[in-house]
Amino acid sequence: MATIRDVAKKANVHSSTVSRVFSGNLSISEATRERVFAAAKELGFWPNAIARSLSTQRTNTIGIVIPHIFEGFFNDSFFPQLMRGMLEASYKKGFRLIVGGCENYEDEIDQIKQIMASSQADGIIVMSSRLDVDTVGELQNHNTPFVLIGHPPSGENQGIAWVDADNQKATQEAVQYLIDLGHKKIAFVGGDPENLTSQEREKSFNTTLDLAGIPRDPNLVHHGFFDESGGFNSVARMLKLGENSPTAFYAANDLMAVGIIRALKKNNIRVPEDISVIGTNNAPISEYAQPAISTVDVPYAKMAGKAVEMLIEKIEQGEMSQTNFTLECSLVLRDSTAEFQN
Amino acid sequence: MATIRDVAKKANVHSSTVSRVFSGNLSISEATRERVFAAAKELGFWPNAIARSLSTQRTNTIGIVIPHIFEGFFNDSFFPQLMRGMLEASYKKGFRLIVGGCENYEDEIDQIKQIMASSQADGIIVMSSRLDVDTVGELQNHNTPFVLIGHPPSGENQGIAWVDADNQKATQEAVQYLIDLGHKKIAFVGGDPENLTSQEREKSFNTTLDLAGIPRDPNLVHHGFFDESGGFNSVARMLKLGENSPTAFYAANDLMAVGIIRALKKNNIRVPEDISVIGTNNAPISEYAQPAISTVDVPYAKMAGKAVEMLIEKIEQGEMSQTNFTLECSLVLRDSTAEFQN
DNA sequence: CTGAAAGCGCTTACAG
DNA sequence: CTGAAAGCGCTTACAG
Repeated sequence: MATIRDVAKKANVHSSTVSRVFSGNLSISEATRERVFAAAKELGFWPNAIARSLSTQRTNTIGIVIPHIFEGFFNDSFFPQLMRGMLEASYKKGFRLIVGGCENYEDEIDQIKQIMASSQADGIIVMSSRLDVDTVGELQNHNTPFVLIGHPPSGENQGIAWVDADNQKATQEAVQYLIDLGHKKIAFVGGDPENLTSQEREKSFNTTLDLAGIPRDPNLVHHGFFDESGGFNSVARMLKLGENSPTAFYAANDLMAVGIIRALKKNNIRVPEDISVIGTNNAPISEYAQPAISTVDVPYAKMAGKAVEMLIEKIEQGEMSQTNFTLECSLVLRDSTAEFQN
Repeated sequence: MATIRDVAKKANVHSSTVSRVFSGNLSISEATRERVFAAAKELGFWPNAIARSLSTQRTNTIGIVIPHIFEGFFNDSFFPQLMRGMLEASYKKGFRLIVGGCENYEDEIDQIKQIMASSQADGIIVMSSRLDVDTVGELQNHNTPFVLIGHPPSGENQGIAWVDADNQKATQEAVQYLIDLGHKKIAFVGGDPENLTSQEREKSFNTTLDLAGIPRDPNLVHHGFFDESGGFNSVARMLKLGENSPTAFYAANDLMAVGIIRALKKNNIRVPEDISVIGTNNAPISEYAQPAISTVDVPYAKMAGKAVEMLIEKIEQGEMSQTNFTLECSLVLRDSTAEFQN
């Protein structure tokens, strides 16, 4: 590849002049500029981004590490929409994404640190949903700014930047909706209990029951894998409860809701006539499932876009005008929920 | 951030020694190595990847530019699974992905060239499905190796590397399946007619009809947007055909199939009793739709993984042992197809 | 408006 | 096994 010096020689200027032309520096005479561009074109020259980065200490790149590589993670709307939001926002600002994989939670943190330490990105979006206070502290020891997507770890908020959905409110609305339909025995089907978002939702679930004066029943709480099997398995367990079995299910994602519905159908239980089911995420399948699933729309793309914008603000201005955002979810009512019939 | 020189000073060695330790160079005494690591740890040192890249002319990074940023593109299984395959394969080989967006086809090509010219990636995966021979030629003028995912442009194959699904065969099987069910009036609902994959499928569709001695009917060919509306609109048109209207639909993706089914239901036409529908991609919704949609499973993740492996082989060995691969699809039979009833 | 030079933080061929 | 030096391809403060 041609370098700045090759162009300089051909255009009869010093290499610093070529550099100035390509970095958009104004103090260049039109004549010189044209000569340089002509020479560059002839040689097929384009500035080497790596060399520029080394010199300017800026990569115009934002890092992320993908927490899971299994198929379902890319089929749920959660991750792809997050990705879309990040991509769109960074593209608009002239940034690119550098994305890495990982094998497990430990590795995820290692990879994040590595991207930070190796100066490959000007900032990082951290998607991990099970960060603890210590780990966040470690990340803060690096100079690389980062924004967390999801629930920040409890403990003192050490000035960590984050954007999250209002899971507390969303869960409350969903559960309250079931309560308003007359349901009292409501099952909570959550995912990984170490997942901070899951925890927040469960807490909100409990509080909503409390406020309605409905006693909590530990038998109606199930933690499973974030997919159809997770939902399916919860039903087997709950149906054994006899008269204490639930009349409504609240599921942590739509795939789990699909699993629940499937398991119920298998037991000749009708949805929503006999049992109501409400999901989370508003994934495409929730719309096409039979019955179409009532669910909570979580604005993942918007969250991710916001996180990127915050990060870029920090990178370019040195500071974020606001360090955290909570975005609203909305209840999407479809056909999987109905009034309780006794 | 600490540099190699800070570590050198603290460990009482020359910076080149520190460099050797961190690049895994063997000719370092155990004692020195330990001293260097200790000093590095104390200073929180990690090699600057940018500087290393400038020096070695290797970034251990693979570039891609995402052709579309609209929501549906991230909800279909096509793109997310492609992404998953690339991510998994590159992670395994110690590479990361650098991903950029674009606004339209022209911009897409520009962005690809820019990544190539600026040496930000050691190689690029090109996903564009409407590349022409000239554009490929331009890309080949750069030193950066690339692998095309999808159908290579027709014309002389100028040594371009690609991996594609066997769309010809997949379409043939799907259409032949409908023919075997007794259907003779089969509609082709394709996407963007400039999309090379679409073209290949349409060609195969026609050939299959020809071989079965079924006359082609141009009225039964529709090109629409790659989403529900695309499918939906095709039905409105085809139903006007009266006795020449189709008894079966072949759709270019599952979202279109869903749109077709929805439009048919709206017209009180039963699927599959009255009309059969077959989709493409085996997206999650195809499984959950009502009726569950018969479709063609295309191994996107595998294709993408293969492309990345080829690229890395080229980057590391200087050559690919094989420059193109065609992967098999498979017909997934579900409930949207049935025997033709007259 | 432009040139000459130092520097960004590494790697590596050359010596010893 | 280790050091000294040149080089990767840019940018930018300093002069003029």
